[in-house]
Amino acid sequence: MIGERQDRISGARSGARSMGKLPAEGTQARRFGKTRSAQSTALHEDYVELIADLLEGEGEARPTDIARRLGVSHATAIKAIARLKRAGLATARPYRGVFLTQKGQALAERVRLRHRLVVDVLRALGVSSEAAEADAEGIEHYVSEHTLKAFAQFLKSR
Amino acid sequence: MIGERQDRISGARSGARSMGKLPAEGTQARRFGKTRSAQSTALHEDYVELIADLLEGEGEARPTDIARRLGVSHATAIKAIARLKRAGLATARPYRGVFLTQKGQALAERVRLRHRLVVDVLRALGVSSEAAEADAEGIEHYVSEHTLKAFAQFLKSR
DNA sequence: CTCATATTGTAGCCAAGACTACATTTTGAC
DNA sequence: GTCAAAATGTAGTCTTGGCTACAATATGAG
Repeated sequence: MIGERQDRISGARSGARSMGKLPAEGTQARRFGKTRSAQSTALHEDYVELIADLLEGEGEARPTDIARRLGVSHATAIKAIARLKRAGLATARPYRGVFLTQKGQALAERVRLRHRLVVDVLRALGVSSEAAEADAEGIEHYVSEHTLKAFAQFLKSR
Repeated sequence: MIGERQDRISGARSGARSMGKLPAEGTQARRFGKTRSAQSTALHEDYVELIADLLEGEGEARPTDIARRLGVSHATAIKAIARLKRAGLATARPYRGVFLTQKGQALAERVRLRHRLVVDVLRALGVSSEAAEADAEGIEHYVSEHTLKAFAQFLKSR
């Protein structure tokens, strides 16, 4: 039973993700799809979070340190930083370190709160601090506002 | 205050991810890193999960249906299926649909259980079913075994 | 049995993320 | 003030995951 009916939809669904072209996201793509585009955001969030950490803790955020903390080569970090600049999240002058724009700082703040919330919830559920920290790093990028609110509520009332 | 001292560490950290070259993962790369390599796994899991769903519900899993459900072009789906084959998770004969290998079925089963567990926990925390389903799709790929156990425990004892 | 239509498949292009290798700047010791 | 070492930056290559456009194969009507 392979070839029988079909209900076109084909055409409709075109360009998405990358730049410009939005997903359209009106079809049957039930879940998924959102996750897709979120992927690229996750990296931005990781970098911004780390840069904020470094700026606060060390007073500066240098590509080499960023690379080391993220476990990637410095070249990779530098390219990522370039993307952050393009996204208007950070500024960086050659050999002068990386800084966050207002937008970047705002994102860092949001990410930080979210991270803490996720970790706290995991711990409240009985997950060890180490595992909570580790898992949160991956999970946090996919927690919606709605769920975040529920988390806060849960922590408050127990 | 950017240029002053420094405490090298540079070299050490090299090749990683793709194929072969393992991360080494011994340095300061605290969290992150794991998340990286997991990324590519997530897609495999999504496809396998969906293929299992289709096989069970429709009796067949055709590239076109897979593409539609995932909200991607059929070409993208076909390429992904090729990767699944390479990974030994699925088989597919031209114009004959896609099937899961034993390995693929095992993965599908694990993914399914995990998905359910994550959704149940989210709901238990007060997240609406819709949001729980949606968020779980992204979250589930980053929940470790340890955390999964904690989730099961939490659900049982409450 | 033919042929239009739908489904599959292939090819070519793109951006993101990573890497290695090599080039350029800075810094800090002399 | 020089100069080696460290930090930065640049170039080139790879894989993944997407897309569009075009080619090939099946199917189902008629």
